[in-house]
Amino acid sequence: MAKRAAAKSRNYWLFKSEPSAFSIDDLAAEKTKTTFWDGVRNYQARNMLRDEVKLGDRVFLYHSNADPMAIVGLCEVVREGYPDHTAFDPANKHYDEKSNPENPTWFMVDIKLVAKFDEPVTRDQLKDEPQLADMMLLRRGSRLSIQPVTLNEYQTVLKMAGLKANI
DNA sequence: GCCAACGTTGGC
DNA sequence: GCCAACGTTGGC
Repeated sequence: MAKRAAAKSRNYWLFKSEPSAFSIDDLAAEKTKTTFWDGVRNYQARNMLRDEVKLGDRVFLYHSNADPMAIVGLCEVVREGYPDHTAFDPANKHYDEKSNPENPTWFMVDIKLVAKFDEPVTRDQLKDEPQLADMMLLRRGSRLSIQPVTLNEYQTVLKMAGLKANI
């Protein structure tokens, strides 16, 4: 009688961006509240975008090199990994001659804004929260721009943002 | 502005 | 394959 079909497990991530390059307000201004997450040029991050970030996964948006540095909102993955075409365009800032459409090096996903936090959850707040002691974002020297987030970290941050933990 | 921590590059 | 030099990230 037990249901054997395991519920598809959703995964949780954190994407970093410098708001001067792309901010949550830029995303909110998009008509569809959707953007492709281009420009990731790190192999470890690439592997996650290509292989692990799945439709329906939740994504925190984090503003680095910002005032304040903070998690500023929540997004949902609406398209899974596909080639990052900005790598093919010599005029693009993220152009990479090693990548081409026949054999792409770099990948991206599409994310859609679910909620911009009324109040950003600042880095200082994150550091003060014992539940987040092991969070990758807070480890010194952690420069990965795509990071996995645990379920507990996800729920803790949502709570800090004043949102229900099951959104 | 400083600098630690990384990742990448290239000489050997 | 090693490793020094260099460039970048990103918090402080």
